[in-house]
Amino acid sequence: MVDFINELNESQKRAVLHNDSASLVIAGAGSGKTRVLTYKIAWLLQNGFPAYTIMSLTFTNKAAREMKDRIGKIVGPREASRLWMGTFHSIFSKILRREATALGYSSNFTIYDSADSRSLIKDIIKELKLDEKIYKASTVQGRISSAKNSLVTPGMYAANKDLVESDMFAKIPLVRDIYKRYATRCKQADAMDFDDLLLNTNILFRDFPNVLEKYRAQFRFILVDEYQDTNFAQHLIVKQLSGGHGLVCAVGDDAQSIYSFRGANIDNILGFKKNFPGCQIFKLEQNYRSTQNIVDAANSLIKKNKEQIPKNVFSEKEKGEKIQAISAYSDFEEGYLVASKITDLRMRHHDSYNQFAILYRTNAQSRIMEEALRKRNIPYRIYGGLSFYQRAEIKDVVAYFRVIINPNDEEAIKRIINRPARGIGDTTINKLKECANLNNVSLWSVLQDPLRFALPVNSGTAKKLTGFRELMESYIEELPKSTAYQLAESVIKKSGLMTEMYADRTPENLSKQENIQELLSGIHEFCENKQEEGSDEIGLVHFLADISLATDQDTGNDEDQERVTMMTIHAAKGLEFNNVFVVGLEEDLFPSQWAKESERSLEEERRLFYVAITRAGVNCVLTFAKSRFRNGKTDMSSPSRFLNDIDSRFIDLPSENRLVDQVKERAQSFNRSAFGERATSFQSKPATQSFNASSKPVNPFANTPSRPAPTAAANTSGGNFSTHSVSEISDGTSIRHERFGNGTVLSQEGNGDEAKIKVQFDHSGERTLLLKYAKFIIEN
DNA sequence: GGCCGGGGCATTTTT
DNA sequence: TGCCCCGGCC
Repeated sequence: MVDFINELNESQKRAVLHNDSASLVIAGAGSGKTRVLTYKIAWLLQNGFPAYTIMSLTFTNKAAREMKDRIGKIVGPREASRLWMGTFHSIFSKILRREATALGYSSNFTIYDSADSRSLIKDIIKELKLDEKIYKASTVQGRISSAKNSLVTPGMYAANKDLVESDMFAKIPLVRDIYKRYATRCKQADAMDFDDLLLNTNILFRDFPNVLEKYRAQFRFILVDEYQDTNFAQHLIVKQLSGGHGLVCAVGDDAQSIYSFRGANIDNILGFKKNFPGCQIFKLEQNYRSTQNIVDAANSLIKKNKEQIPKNVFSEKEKGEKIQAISAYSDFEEGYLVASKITDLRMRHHDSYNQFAILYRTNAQSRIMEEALRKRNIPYRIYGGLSFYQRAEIKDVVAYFRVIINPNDEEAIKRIINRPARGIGDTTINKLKECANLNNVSLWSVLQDPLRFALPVNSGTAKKLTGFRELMESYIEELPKSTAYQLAESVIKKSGLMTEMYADRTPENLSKQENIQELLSGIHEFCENKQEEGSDEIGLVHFLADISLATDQDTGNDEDQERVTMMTIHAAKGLEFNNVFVVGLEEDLFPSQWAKESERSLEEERRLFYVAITRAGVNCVLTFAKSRFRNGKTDMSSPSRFLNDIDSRFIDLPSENRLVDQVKERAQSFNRSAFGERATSFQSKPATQSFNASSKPVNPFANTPSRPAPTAAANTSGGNFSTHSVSEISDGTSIRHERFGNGTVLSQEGNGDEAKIKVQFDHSGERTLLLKYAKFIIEN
């Protein structure tokens, strides 16, 4: 057993070892929170809590995966894989699939993503003949979402005076009707949206005490990370589930609560003690990440907020440099200054580009930074924007998958019924929808028997609809017989999507082909992984369940290339860099113009700034521009009030004099038009592959390093990865696996088709492979 | 039924 | 400015 306990400081140790009542661990920025969580789980595992009795809830899938890996290193990956670790949504979707029938869903229910729900809401607004300018789908979606997050069902919504009044006031009194209809339609489609996963879990636990009892008995210890960003629905789930024993460990930092705009409630952490009797509070206050100056600066900033849990975050690292605030004449110059500063700091400290981050409040700010870095040949990677699964061509294919698994999935049918074009246009689709609504059945039911539901279409259209139905039915028939990969291939080929994509070689089509190839190779990998692990869950159902919630922030592990990171501050939560640039510190941008309505939202902006600063280990640079091009016009802006919130002992603000000098000095050479021209000519050049993060396909699947598509691999890698028999291998044999890299065989078990080997990989941990499928090279 | 162009509109986002 | 959506036209 690893003596990991002694790697902890005193307060970390206390937090890890307290396990006989609820606890709240207030973890200051950079205080080793993940280490505490990891070791606590390892400790529990080694002290009488079997893995399947521990539930550990994280904020993102990526966080769950990383923590599982770390725990696997201590207790072994097999043990770690039995933990119930994941996001609220993924863990409870698993439970809901098991218990679906109790709630009137099937276990293969679809999960609607936010685009699906918005599109459905839009449909409903149209159906109700409401003015779409007044009833904006996104606004209505937001209201419904926050209702669900507060566990308000449609019935409760209509009966709630405050909500109804607030809707009246906002001149959208019929939200309650939309909500009601939305819920009915989701149910009919056998679909849950993201919020439903939490709402329905609560309903399940409320209405089926025996089910609640079952899970209470199973989960004897519950850990929740990032508690400051949980909403009411999540909080109540934790409370319900831990009702029997109260062994909950919540970890978080109220100073880093930045997601209230999507329902997170900071009161969950502020009032935690009240909700969990006997709760012990632990504070992790030593920051191991940043210099004293950065920690002090951040502390002085957050002190301006009223509501918070008192704590004293400190650093014992070197004193460090002051935070530097830089004034720029324009947003263009801001970019230039940041780029110069990066070059400059890199020369002085020999830091890798990976140790640099540019953080901004809004994604729109990334473009100008991008241009500036490109001019200086500084490699970068932009996070955010369209994720792999949001690309149209991927959504199309996935929509086919969804219909195959759940033909009642209305949103998916709407998406693919005429893609590729089969002559089924809006008119027909509207007739279909009307007919389905009239009869209270799904679109698919109407498609199956148009005559019975008296669908008013002519024979030509009827024929086209039948064609579509038969296509889908043929896939449904294939479903039980095929692996996800086989079926996916068949979908892409037989549906005509492929033909359409290869019709001509426009750049758009080429990129689509690339993405589809990437999807296919991801599915292939999914199947191979499962097979090698000896699992037979390789059907499309399993693949779809796997990806429905993996919307992916985890863009592959290609850390191989050094790049500057560019992302929003929200996306930077939990990360750290030696050098951090926070750009656009201007009134109405940061703090955002929307945040000024209430003290509460202004405090959240301040916490956001706190998160930004505390990402920095050594150097923190803040920039602001006097003029900025925004929403199609140039606006003058004044420096952010937040700059004055930092104690002047810890920050170098540009003096007015220097500011004037700067303006004079650079005004001619860096005025907008000069930059504008050069920027244009630059853009017309094709983007260099290595600098263009977004054009490089990344494998969004699985936890394994990405690799070329299977077809390509066969051609380029020489094809010498192959399967091997038991006789070729003994303990200690060195192998090189197609995906996991180099490793050593630890042991063997089983015979024939069941023969497996356990391998310790240098970079991929310990894995069990099924010899029948595993492809590798024997090295000695 | 599909394509093009003009008008309106611009946070943060993971699930 | 750039994207999205709708309406008009082919």
